[in-house]
Amino acid sequence: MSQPTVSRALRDDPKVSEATKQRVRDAAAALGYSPSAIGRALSVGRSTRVGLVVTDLDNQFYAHVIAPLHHELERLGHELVLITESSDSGPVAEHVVAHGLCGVVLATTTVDSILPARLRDRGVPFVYFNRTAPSVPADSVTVDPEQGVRELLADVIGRGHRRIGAVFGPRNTSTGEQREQVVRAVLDENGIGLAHRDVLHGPFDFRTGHDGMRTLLDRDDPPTLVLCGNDVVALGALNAAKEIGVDVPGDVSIAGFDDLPTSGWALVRLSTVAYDLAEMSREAARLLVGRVGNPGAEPVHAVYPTRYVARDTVGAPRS
Amino acid sequence: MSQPTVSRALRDDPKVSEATKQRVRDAAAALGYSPSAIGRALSVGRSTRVGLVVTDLDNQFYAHVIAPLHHELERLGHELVLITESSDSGPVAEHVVAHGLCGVVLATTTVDSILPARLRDRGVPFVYFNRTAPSVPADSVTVDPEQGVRELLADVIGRGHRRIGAVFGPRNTSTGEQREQVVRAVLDENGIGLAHRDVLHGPFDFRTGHDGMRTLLDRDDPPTLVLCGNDVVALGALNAAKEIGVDVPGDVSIAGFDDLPTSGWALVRLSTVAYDLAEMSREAARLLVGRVGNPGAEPVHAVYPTRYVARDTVGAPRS
DNA sequence: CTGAAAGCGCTTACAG
DNA sequence: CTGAAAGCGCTTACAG
Repeated sequence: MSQPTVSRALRDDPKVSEATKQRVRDAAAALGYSPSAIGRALSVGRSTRVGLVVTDLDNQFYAHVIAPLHHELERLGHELVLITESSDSGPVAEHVVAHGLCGVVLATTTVDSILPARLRDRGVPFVYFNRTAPSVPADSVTVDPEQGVRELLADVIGRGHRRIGAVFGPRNTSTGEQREQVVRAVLDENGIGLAHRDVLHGPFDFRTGHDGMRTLLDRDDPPTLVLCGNDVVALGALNAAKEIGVDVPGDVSIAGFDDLPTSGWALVRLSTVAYDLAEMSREAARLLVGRVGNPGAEPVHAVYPTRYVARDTVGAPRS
Repeated sequence: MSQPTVSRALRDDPKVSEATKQRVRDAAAALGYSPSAIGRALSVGRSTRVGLVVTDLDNQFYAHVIAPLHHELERLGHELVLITESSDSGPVAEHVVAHGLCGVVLATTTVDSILPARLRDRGVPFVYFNRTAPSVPADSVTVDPEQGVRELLADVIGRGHRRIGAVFGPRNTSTGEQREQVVRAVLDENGIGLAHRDVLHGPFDFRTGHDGMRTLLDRDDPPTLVLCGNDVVALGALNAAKEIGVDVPGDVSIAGFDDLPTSGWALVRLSTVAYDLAEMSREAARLLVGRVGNPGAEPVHAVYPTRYVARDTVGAPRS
């Protein structure tokens, strides 16, 4: 039995007879043999490993993308390797090709990142996840904030809030920018403006929300409601309010974006904009694996709808 | 310039002259060339990829081990790939060798798992993380619950609790067993027993704590304090109490184990047993990488101390 | 349907 | 200090 035959049999190549396939499989099982993925990778010129590029692995948000992403990749016969992007991002592209990853999902790309261009130049397939860098076209899976934000703001405005503050995400991310734009547009339609001093920006993390909330609440005349760039930020804001004894939503209302599991906790009950993050993660896996098999095709853009989930952190403003 | 010379130069082999090293490095930089890790892996017979084996990637606990583990592995020139262990665990060992991982950290091993034996038989280095399966010796990094539990129970008993309930972790994990034993031993020293009906068991997840708390609280005469197997369980318990309007610690006290960042939130303020989880994760990385380089050495067991962090979920029992 | 040959990109003795 | 040869475990034409 030659090596190529074994190889073909184990890959279920139709050119091998059923009889020998069976023999090979039996022998493999008996010997506990399974083909070396690395031998295969070297031979084929590409592995089945995909990288997830993030900046802060610590962030609760990513736990909720890693789990479904990993699961779907596994289903598709791929492995997940974690990559963190340092400020520079030069090394990342090289790292990816040096380690022979077959593709990567970009989950924390900034608008001005050079990583997408680097990957494109090196011919590494990738998909934008939750963010986009318009300069380099590629598959993407993102969220359309409009519907959810409209519903949220309808609730907010309906309850009488007029003095609205915000702790948005970073300015150099498509996600942060887009959410802010939609909020501004919808408020504008309702004749409500955001005072410059009531609008803060920062990374999508706990501290941003926490410190931002303190800043806003330290004022003599704080906003009656604070819109947060995402749930992790909102969680920071909520905790900051609690720390200084400010009642939510009695004294101030807070809203988030993402609807993480934590936001639904009885202890939290965050009013937020929801979408199907797990499904998005799976779609990213599918898109990427599809792309690897078909590099020439037009980029596809999967966009997920949002809806508002009213819980207990948005109430009427204190009159 | 021959291939071996380039190879040696890039690895900083002392047998290559500084002059050629420099030339090679310059050329590599100019060409954007970096050596293929997969070529190297095939040649050397081992990669620099280590696997983290867990059951539920969703669990908040693992987010806090993945981040430092990844970081330390990166520092040591290794990659992190995620592996989930299905019930069976047969495929895992094969997967690991098929994909040429140089080692794995086992973070959810049960006492009766066959995975350690499988890995040992196939010569794959591994380290037990936070759990241990005594049948197969290997490096381990674990926690010694005793000090923390003593401090916790001193507080609990000092406040007057006598009717104590518990939602411990799974019986088939060393971690769950050990914590339960220490609790029982210390209570015993104080002449306090755990009523059989007040002791529940289950996986270390939110639902276990949540449902366990409901069960305990549904009774006519519930315990005045509930000890939880870990923080995620305690978080479930805390939320269950909140859901049914039971005040913590007014009506019932709750304690955890792990001191996750969430437990310190103003919204949570969980009294819990703390230890250095991030450092443990880094140590696991170091141990494993060290083991790969020196398979013959005696197993080393890193044990981390615990201490009690009193916050707001343990109070006096209602009299 | 099966096998011999060549090659994927490295590294490791072995010469020189 | 440098290079030619062989091999790591696969796959892919190419014959038969």
